[in-house]
Amino acid sequence: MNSNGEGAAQARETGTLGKLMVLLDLVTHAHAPLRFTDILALAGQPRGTLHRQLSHLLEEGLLELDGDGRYAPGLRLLDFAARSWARNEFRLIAEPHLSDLQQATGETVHLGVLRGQSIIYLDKVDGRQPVRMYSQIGNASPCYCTGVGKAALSLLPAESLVDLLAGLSFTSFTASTHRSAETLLAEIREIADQGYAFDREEHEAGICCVAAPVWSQDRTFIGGISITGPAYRLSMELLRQWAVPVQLAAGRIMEDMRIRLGPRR
Amino acid sequence: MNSNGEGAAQARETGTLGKLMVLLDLVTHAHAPLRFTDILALAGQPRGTLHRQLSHLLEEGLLELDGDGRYAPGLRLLDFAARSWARNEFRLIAEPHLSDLQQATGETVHLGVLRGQSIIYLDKVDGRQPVRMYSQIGNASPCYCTGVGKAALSLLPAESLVDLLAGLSFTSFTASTHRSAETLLAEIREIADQGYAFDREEHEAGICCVAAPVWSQDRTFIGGISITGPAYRLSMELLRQWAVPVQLAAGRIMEDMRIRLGPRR
DNA sequence: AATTGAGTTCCAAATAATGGAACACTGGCA
DNA sequence: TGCCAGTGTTCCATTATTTGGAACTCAATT
Repeated sequence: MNSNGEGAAQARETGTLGKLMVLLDLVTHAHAPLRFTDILALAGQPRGTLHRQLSHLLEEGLLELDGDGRYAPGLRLLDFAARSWARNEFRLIAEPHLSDLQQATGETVHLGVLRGQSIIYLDKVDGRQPVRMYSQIGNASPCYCTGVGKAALSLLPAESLVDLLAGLSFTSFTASTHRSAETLLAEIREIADQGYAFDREEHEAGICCVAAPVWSQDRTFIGGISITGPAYRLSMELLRQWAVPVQLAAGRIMEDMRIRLGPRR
Repeated sequence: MNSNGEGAAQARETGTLGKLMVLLDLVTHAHAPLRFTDILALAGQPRGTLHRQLSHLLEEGLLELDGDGRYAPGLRLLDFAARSWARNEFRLIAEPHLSDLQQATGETVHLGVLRGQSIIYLDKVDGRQPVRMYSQIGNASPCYCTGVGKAALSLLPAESLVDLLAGLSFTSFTASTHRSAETLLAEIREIADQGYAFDREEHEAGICCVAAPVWSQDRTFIGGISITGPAYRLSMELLRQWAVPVQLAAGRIMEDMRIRLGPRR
């Protein structure tokens, strides 16, 4: 669902809303605030139309105009997100288990869910240093080069998996990033067997992790948890050792969800 | 020039988008996921219309359907917010100064900006305990009962202030919450003179703070920073002492903005 | 089998969005 | 100064989307 590789068929059936969301995507994905003309070029729409659309987004607080008349993401988005996050049941249930895992290992622990082709990080419990909050939470990362992503993919039924893989476009973030659906699929099969996944510096050089899949009974959530850290500290041997506690924590989260959400949703 | 500024109710001129945002507001403000019928009652719209609107929001990922067919805030909101937050210039500039202030006092430090009648918290640097992230960030609080809020109001030109106060409705969160525009206005005048504001358990019992106003040259941002903590630990005497460091930190933030954003935006 | 409640689909009428063009504002630059 | 190019804003007939009432499905209850 991210702006990643959806080149061709992007015909969303959401009418006016869809067009506005494309604009929101443009502005929030930009590396700096955009001027009207920049957006005009990117969006490829008539000036008058674009102007009114942007006005509406401004008036709703979804976008803001900075001092130089450039368009930046609006703070209302923060407000929405804060509430969306605070009440998220999956996150609330997982939280204590993430903390336990962090205590046991001393490293950073993540919780993420699969949304479209991306992993969205729902929570993070950081090791030592005074957390730079939001640093990861809410971020969307590709599913094919993150531990949580590959763990999540291993939960998908064969058909959905093939469909999803077919739509992927592989960006080579590091030397070890997967470059094709074939190698990825092979690894995902392995992950499905063993019940845990590694990220061997596939998304970011020097960062690796071990992850385990987590899902809700009704499959509303398909995601995972991971222990992440610098490669120099986290040897493959150590990661392999941690596969067990990560899987145990994942199991406890799912058990808690069964209790809290009722057995037969 | 749209001179219809006296909107008694919320007659937003944002067409289709405005109607959809009302729905998003309903769902994100609810304490639990809402069923279709709940929203139907709250929104007061024809069934067919509401159904299509919700479908569009679902398809865009702004809302999600939980296992029981109830509507919950969508995770796409998190994705938008994460980017909006990460690139926010005001926050980036203020960040080191917030940390400094936290180091100097050992208490929690907040950064907030005024948006409409609310303060939206942009950042937080917490004292000791491993931060519960997002806990405050993104939250919208009333301007009339928070230190940052009152500090921000003290920056407004008289006319805007009167307009804003006229539109406020006062909720008594604690015994010391302002109950009328008159007493509030008196305090704001005082704050404007002295350059700092207190919150004496006005929003939450047992929590108080001292805050100083911060603004950007072009007045795009009007906000403040605060030192917050439990009343038993933060005596009025201590808060008064901290008024100076808070004002100094605020000054440094504004100086950095001048440097970074250029002198005459 | 009949009833109720919840959610979904349909389509003519009402409404809002579209897009081309004209209009303003600004800051060079000859 | 006057001209020009680049930017952003406004207008309005045309076009497409949204609206809303009603009919329909589905499942659980009586």
